[in-house]
Amino acid sequence: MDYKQLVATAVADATDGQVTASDIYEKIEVPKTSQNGDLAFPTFILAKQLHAAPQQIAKKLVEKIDTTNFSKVVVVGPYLNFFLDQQQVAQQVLGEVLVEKNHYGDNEDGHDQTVTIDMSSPNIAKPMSMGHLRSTVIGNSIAKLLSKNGYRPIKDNHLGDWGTQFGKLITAYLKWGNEDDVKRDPIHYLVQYYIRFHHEDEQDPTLDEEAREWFKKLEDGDPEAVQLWKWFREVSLQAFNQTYQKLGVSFDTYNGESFYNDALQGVVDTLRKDGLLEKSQGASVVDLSSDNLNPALILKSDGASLYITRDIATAIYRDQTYHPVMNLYVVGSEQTYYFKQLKAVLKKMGLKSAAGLHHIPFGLITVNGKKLSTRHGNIVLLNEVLAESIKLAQAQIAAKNPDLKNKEQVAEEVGVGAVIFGDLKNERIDPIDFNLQEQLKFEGETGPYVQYAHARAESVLKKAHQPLPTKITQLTMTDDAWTIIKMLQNFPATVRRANHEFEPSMIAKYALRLAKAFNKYYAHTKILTDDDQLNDRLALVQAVSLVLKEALRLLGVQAPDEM
RNA sequence: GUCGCAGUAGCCCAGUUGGAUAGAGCAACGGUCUUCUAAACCGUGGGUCGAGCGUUCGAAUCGCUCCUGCGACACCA
Repeated sequence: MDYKQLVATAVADATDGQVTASDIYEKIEVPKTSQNGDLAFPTFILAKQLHAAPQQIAKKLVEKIDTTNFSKVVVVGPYLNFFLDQQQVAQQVLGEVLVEKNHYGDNEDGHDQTVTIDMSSPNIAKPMSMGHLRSTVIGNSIAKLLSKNGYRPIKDNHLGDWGTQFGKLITAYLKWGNEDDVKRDPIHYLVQYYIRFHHEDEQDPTLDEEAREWFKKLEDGDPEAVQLWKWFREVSLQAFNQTYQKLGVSFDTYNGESFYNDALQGVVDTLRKDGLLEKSQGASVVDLSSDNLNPALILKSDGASLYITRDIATAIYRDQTYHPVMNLYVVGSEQTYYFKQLKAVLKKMGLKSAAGLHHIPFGLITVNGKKLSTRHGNIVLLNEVLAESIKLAQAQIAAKNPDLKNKEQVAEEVGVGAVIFGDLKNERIDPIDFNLQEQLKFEGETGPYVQYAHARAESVLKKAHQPLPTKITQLTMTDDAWTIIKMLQNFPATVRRANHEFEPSMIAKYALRLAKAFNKYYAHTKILTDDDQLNDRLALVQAVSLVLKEALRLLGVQAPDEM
């Protein structure tokens, strides 16, 4: 039920058709305090048209308004404040949630159309940092939002598994490496070699020469080079998958950069054939002045391909394989300009899905205001942060709920949930200066806070020893309960908006507000009292539990029944 | 230098399409567990919404100028 529409129609009717309902609909707002009603219409916009002062208009309209759908309509200055029929709304909303359960808020906006998501994309032989966390959990949440909105997401982990750095890595491994070490802790040791390489090549320029040769061999299919590369890739992927498993994230494909090696020449040929490629300072570029952008560099002056060449091949592959309506890239905001160029080139090439290419940027992660860099050893390891968080969750459980079953599993769900939620609760674009203590908070506006509210709700439902209700009769309406009802009613709209804006933080904010409203209700209302209202209170609790769990699911966060 | 993003309480952030008295959390202080999990709840203090001008009946929100921070600006990804 669209209550805004109800108000808009009522107001439009009261103007005797002088104003259309759709004009009014857009201006209806939700008052900041519930004392001013559930929905309000400011009459300012009618002042010119009706040649009267807003206050006068409000007074006049309120006399003519049909109030059958509302409990009351009152005038406060220039505002028309509408109070909804609380029982009617409660019955409708709770009924809907309890019947639809975790499908409450689903819609068919996407019409089963496919959306590809370029996300996570760690580099082989390098550890996953907090930067990868961002791309991974934001992409994962967007995929879930897309599904809920009727799309078919394809999560593509565009691994950084090709490039000159593998020449360096092979060189370093052959010089200083040890097979057993790499087997024991692949990422750790491979990174050591890499860092050492960059340390020593400052003194010894022949190292770079050697690295270039090894990469050339790799490109030419030299068996030793290829075998090492494959091995690095495999052990790295195994290590990544352990982390992904912890995060509860999976992918539909892992088509890394190397996957497109064979397609690069075709990209260049096509660009040339279309007359898009031109020489500039020895390099081959696509002129983008018609898009008000700098030229896109496709081939270096030595003829080598660049990142964009690969990305064009990738976009074409996705276009032909999946026919996506949208092609999303969850990549840091520092690449915004680059993606404008990529999109412009693809448009010039006439790629169908180019119009649906969207860069979904997120803010840079820094530590003490400095950029992270594997090379300089300035890095926050994702695995370490997760481990710390889980450890803290274990300690909390030991202190607060020592008899809990599945302690280990719950600790992991809470610890990991805190990290994921902590990343998703703020707007994507906000830069984050990483602070471990800040990250490891379980109180206030955090993931565990929402999980805790859900666990409390589940605990009450369990102790009720009753079949779960599917509707209500006459819920005793307190301010706390009414706030919850309105919030539940809002969930489907929030799901739509979050998807439309590619903004998981809207779901996180919603979950926090609902959890807060529930905790308040829980503190003030005794739920398990055996009276004729018990069923209705349980219905409310059940609805809250369902929606909290669903909101957390959309963020990729678990909701344990006990914690 | 050019372009982009940002600036709201001591800290970290909300603030729908411009609307009524700018809100949470953390930190500080003070209350609430023999009763559904205190990872909670209730209360107190704390603001020239970076600065200025403009548009508007009305601006944290829109426009312009300036200040500050971060990022991107062809042979990295």
